[in-house]
Amino acid sequence: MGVSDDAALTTALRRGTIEYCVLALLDKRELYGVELVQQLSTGLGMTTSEGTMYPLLSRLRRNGRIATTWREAPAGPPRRYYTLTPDGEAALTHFRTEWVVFRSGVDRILGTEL
Amino acid sequence: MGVSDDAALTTALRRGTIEYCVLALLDKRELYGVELVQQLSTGLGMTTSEGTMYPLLSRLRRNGRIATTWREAPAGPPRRYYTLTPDGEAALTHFRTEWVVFRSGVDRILGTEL
DNA sequence: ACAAGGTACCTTGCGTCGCAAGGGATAGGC
DNA sequence: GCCTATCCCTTGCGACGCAAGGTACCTTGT
Repeated sequence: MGVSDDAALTTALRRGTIEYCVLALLDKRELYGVELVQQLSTGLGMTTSEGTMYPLLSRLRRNGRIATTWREAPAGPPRRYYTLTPDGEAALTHFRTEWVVFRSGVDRILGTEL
Repeated sequence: MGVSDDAALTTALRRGTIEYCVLALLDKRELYGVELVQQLSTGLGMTTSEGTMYPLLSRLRRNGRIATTWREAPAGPPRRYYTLTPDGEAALTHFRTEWVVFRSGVDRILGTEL
């Protein structure tokens, strides 16, 4: 990997945040896997792949933060839709405050506040 | 590890940012290893340990982003001081813009903007 | 009816990096 | 000569994002 590699740089940044971005998206409405990948990509800067998303969704399900239901699709194979559990909502709320603290700290150190 | 673990949560967040926080601190004045750990801890939310710092400093040195000089200490063993190289300054500048973009994206998804 | 293509789900193996734990070397106080 | 403090560094582990590859389902074209 080169010394200056934008992809790797943002990949490192995504660590620990993708998880909660997924929860935040599911807080608005239920979504299925491919849809989550698309929304994060076009949503800005959180471009990711299915190889990231599905293991992540499995973890969230295992931790009881999301629940799933299979639904027929208008066309194509069935889809597994995800929704937030109460635990998931609590985790999201908790993370929002953690994020703001962290962001402020980094901004102060980097001098990127404002 | 529990489902809600603040330490692990912020550990994940630190990934990819500690590196540039170190560069930002060295942009102000030269520092040695233990000093960097202390400043990051009291600087806010970026608490870390020597087990993180020294491998990190080795990487930065290997990548040509920082340079080092040994200095005698007023008391105790000698200290290895670090300074930014031109490459390090460029990397820091580049990261600041990456960070602002990333931060804005997360803020928009989480609804923590403002 | 069958092939081809598209959609959606999931798994395997790898690399990176923060961390806890442990180790060693130097200097000063007693 | 010890004991403590300071400072540097290494080893082993675990977590996770990702590329690559694989399977199953549905539709469409011929």
